[in-house]
Amino acid sequence: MATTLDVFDRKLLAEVQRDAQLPQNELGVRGNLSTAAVNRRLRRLAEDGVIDRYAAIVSPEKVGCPLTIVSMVEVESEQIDLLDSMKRTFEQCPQIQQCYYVAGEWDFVLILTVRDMEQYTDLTRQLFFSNNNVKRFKTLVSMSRVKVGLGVPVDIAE
Amino acid sequence: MATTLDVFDRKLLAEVQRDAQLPQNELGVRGNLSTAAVNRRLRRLAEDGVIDRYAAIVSPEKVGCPLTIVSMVEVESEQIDLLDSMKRTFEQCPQIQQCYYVAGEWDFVLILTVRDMEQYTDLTRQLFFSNNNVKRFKTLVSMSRVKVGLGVPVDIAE
DNA sequence: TCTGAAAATGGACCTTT
DNA sequence: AAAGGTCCATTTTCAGA
Repeated sequence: MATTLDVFDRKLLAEVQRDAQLPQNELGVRGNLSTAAVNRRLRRLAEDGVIDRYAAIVSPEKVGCPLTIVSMVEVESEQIDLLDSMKRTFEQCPQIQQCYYVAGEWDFVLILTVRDMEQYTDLTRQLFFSNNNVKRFKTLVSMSRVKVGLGVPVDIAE
Repeated sequence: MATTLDVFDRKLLAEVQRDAQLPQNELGVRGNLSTAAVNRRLRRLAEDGVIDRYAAIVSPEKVGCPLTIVSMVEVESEQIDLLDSMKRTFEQCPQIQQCYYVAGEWDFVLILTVRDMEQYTDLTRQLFFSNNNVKRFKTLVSMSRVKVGLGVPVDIAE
């Protein structure tokens, strides 16, 4: 599962999570490796799935999605096929950035990015009100995106 | 605020959010642009802050952080300096991937990625129990990361 | 839009542990 | 064998005509 990562790998991962555009020679300087070694390691990390993918992170405000919303959903039944169908619906909705199936007071936590409240209202109709398996949901409107990322801690210090 | 984006920009953003490693000539083919045009547009999108940054997305499981947790926090006082201090604490905690300051039943929503429950317990001590301004918090443990990303919808269809 | 220079990537090959 | 380093070919980026 957790591949063995040495200090060099961890350093690389830390850098490249922050800025994937750093050229391999610069990564080499920072991590005390030759460019070729950096190249090999990055390739291996990608092959092993440690690096899942590279992505451009776009500013929601700049593309007309200034509103971030957290929704929590409780379902009526946890029957597998009903859950799967909900998961698929959530996955496919472009406004849903993230969906977690959770244990506790709620069943799903969703992070959405939308144009405005009207669009969110529309989405609640499509996703929640028109779905018989949604028992109730709660909406938390984000006033400030204090920290947003997918960075995973890689503990440079062994 | 929302820069004007034409169909070409939107197409580029859609592609590059999914895979930032596509070479510009390939992006050109997909978006019906010359390589040079792709190059200029990507540069402009980055300069304008539409593309915030490029990042490698690392698999939490593969680096020993298999547990995703959603925490919700209610504060005692919303005094500005107390809030700011909390925000800074949350920002600096490497296990906190995301922090939203929200309106509604709770004040903060946090997404954490941790090694195990023990580490989470430790963090609750540091972040919540030892902070006088935390009135209460709730923990939702993720059983499945159904959808995880920071992708913003860019509506190819104008 | 095309052309070409500069930069970055990634393979070949040899060396070290 | 496994991983590092140097060197070189190929690919990609990116600016000027």
